[in-house]
Amino acid sequence: MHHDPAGMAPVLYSIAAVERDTGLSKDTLRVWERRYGFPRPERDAAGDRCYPADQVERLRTIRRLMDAGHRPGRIVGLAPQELQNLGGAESPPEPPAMVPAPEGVAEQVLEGLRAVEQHDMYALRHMLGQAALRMGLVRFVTTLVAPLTTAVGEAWVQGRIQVYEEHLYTECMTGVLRNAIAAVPAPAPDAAPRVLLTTLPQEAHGLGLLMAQALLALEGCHCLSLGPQTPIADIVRAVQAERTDIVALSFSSVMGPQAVHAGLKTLRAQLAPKVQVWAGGRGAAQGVRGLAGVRALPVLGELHSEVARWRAQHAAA
Amino acid sequence: MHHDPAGMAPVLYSIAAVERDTGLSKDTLRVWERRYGFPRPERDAAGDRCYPADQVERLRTIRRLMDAGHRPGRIVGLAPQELQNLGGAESPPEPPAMVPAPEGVAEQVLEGLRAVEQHDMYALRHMLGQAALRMGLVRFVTTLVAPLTTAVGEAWVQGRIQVYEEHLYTECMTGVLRNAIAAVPAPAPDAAPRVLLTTLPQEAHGLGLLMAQALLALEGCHCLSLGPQTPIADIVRAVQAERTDIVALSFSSVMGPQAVHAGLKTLRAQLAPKVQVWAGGRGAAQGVRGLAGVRALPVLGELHSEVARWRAQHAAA
DNA sequence: ATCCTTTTTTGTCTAGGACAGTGATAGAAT
DNA sequence: ATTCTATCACTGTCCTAGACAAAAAAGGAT
Repeated sequence: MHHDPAGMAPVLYSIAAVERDTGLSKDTLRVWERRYGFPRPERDAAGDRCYPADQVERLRTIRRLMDAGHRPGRIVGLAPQELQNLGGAESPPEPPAMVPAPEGVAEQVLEGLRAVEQHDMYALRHMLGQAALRMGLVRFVTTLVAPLTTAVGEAWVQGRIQVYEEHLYTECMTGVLRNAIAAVPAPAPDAAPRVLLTTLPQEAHGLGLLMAQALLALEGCHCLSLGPQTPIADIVRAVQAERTDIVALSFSSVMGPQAVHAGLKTLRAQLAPKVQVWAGGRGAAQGVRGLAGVRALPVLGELHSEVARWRAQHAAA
Repeated sequence: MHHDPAGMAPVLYSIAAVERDTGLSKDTLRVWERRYGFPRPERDAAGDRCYPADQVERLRTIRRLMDAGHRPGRIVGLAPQELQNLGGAESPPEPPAMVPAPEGVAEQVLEGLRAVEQHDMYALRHMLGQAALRMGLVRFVTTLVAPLTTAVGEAWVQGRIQVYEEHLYTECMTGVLRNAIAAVPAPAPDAAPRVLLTTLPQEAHGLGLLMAQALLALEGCHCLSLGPQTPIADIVRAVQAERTDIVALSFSSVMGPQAVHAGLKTLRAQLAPKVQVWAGGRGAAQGVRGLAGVRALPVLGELHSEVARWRAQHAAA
């Protein structure tokens, strides 16, 4: 497979390419080089940094470990092998407050995870389709899809699955969820509340959005999804134009807490007070701390009661 | 709407926030300020740039006009009103080589565009559903979806529709296409060719991918979509693991020709020669010029003959 | 253990300078 | 007039090296 006949020029990456592929900013890359002595890129004729593929690979590993809670100062200088050892070993810092899985759902999560690890998307799709029918959409989403997505994310952090396998999973699940959503009967034209779903520009992950949309649609809400990555100013415009009652945002753990906080604060400041802002996903709880007027919904199951609460509050009208 | 009682602190954006919301890099923002005197942000206590909302808005307008072909030096210094005038006026530089629309399809494109402009997604969805049934999937995709998507993109460039309206359109069309794809019967397990679909990390637009997938699925190909934005190294891994015959990539016009060229070159170099690389979308034709081993498919309709050609070549085995 | 204070760690920001690739423009040749 | 080509302006990205604030860790007191 490694068709790299000796003498072939090794693939080199510009600093911009490395930024894209690792998610580490150019500034960070330069400052690490200065402080920790890694990465140590070559230079081209113009004096620009050129990163060999293996250093990029190592950077991605480091990035993974950081997402798992490690700190840069301790791991950036480490040799590849030491990084390897660190990988599976320690640091599941938070056994997520998982929804109590009713029956043998935990096994199905494992089964799904196994299918992903063997990139057997047919099996996965089949299993999901069956489960959705048997469990009903609400329980399917809350007790199977959400934990499975979390599990896949963790498996990636631990290096047990490849990026492309996660992409395959996302793609497969997206199809299943969209199918399910399409099957939910359309709400009455004047249904309330009117909910706008999207993510901030830095958050590309869209599965959380679809899960929320499925549940909200089942609650009879008027769902309006913008898909992922809408600039804040445009969220505001959409809310005004569509007379939305609630803005629901999804945050995975890749978006840092401070970025979440800053984004939510800016958004909150530009919306009319009567418009509610709901933040869901792993990254949400940390980010909303100390933010008035934003409700954190770390668990999907709370959507039900939250919608009920909204309706109770607005029943007068 | 403008609930900004006098005396309330105006919303200010950090340079990172402006980068997010405008797509202009920090470097570019600083260099414009130095060279053209705009933007002219305030400074906070630490000396960091603080952009008022109106300057951010003006930057986004400038960004739009640049995508329409204007050059920064000529428009960055202009007053907001002058920018306004420039908007609708000139510069449709390229009437795209559109697929000859058979009957009254052009009217349907206009109808769809009108629905988007009025953000009437129910009407759009309804119209699309009808059209898909009546025209058949192949003609639906090639003569309606593709031109409509192009038209929506152009309307955005001209400032005739908001970003959030484009998001709504994308979301709606994604649903329709995914539905259609789900309805295509699954191919035989050993169907050939095996096609992997994705976009490079810089290309977030995923509609082109879905269009291609719909057509390829109809051709009986074995489709494997990774969704958008897969790092090159992971594309390579996926191809090897799945024994893929063809990699199909989609490029919108937002990705510059040089970026397309560089990305394709890197990818091509890492794949076995027998694996074909197909590049589709508006941005593709320019990018593949002078690149051996990459086939440009600027028009979706060519997919059919291209698959036939592949099968003819590989009929021996 | 819990809470408060100090110290490290870490990412982002700043300032100008340099440069290469693209596009415009002017002059020459057809 | 048109086409070709050489020159020049334009423009985005990268460079260095220093400063600083927010977050995390460590130390100390209750």
